[in-house]
Amino acid sequence: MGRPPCCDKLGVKKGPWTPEEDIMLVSYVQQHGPGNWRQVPTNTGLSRCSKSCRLRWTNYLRPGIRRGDFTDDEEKMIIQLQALLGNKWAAIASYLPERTDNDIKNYWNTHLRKKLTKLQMGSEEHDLLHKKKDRFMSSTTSSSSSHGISRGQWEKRLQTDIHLAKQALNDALSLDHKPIVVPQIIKPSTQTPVYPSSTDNIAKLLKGFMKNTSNNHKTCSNASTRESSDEGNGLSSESKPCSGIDLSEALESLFGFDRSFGSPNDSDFSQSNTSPEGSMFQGERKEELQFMMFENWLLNESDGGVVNQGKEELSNFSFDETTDFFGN
DNA sequence: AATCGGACCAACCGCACGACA
DNA sequence: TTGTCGTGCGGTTGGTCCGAT
Repeated sequence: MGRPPCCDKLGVKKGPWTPEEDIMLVSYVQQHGPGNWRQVPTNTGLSRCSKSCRLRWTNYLRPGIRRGDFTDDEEKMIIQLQALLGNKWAAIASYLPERTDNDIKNYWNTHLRKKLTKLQMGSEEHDLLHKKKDRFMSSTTSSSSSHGISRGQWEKRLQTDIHLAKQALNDALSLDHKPIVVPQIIKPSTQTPVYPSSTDNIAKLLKGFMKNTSNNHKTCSNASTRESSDEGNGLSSESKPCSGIDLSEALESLFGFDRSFGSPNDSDFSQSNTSPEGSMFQGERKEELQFMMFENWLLNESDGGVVNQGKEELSNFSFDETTDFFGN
């Protein structure tokens, strides 16, 4: 047996992705859709392992990904779900369609685990206090009851725990009536794919690319990573062409603005904005208009995207239906 | 200003599994 | 039935950032 490596180890680039590589990958996925990752390195010319390409796409470039700080609601959900499901990050991520499993996993490992440990320490101290008190009480009354719990009691406690967990999850899911995708109903990974990159991701990608190409004779390292996670919505007024490369050229080469969005053959894009505005770009406001159009296109996509579809379906979903899921 | 150590996170690694020939 | 391929998943690593000293 022994599977061959997904690609030759020799000549495969590792480490952080450059904006150029991101753009190559995004434009390829836009044309062909995600999948058949083995062909991606050869077809794109990327010196990357197919697996690396897939990971980069799913964890970073994929549309609909939200990056940055987790909200309190998300945090609560993760905690509850982790308590219920364990380290099933993919399962947990399916409840938070805007987050990747990797993100959730990292957030858990870096923030929540510590937080919970602290809390647990606090409650353990509290318990310890109670136990000391109980021990004192039992020593003064009976001697048999302090040795653990009987099987019946354990089962009863387990049932209570399950009930509490269910209740907790229910609470978490109904936080602010925020609709949540339930995996039994919605499988984000199997949604009809749409391949415009997310507003944030591509904008930042381009931004990073512009910045880097402007200093491309200095260094071009991790521009797309940290920067992107710390900034808000990417398409800011900062996104102006840098010296050395014309933004419109980049957009045109990436998305074919002057032709229209997507080729006629590309059904994934046929639903996108194919307005004739593309040909209206003229003169000094061309770039600005392109950006606006680009932004609208992306926003429109995300409006009808996976997340909202999930929300809509979930709004028709009663949490009581999950009783089987929990084995009741 | 330099150094150090912890925090953070993108990316990698290896295993598992389903689909398919 | 078996082997291969494509992909998903969870754990881990390594690079970068940033605050403390």
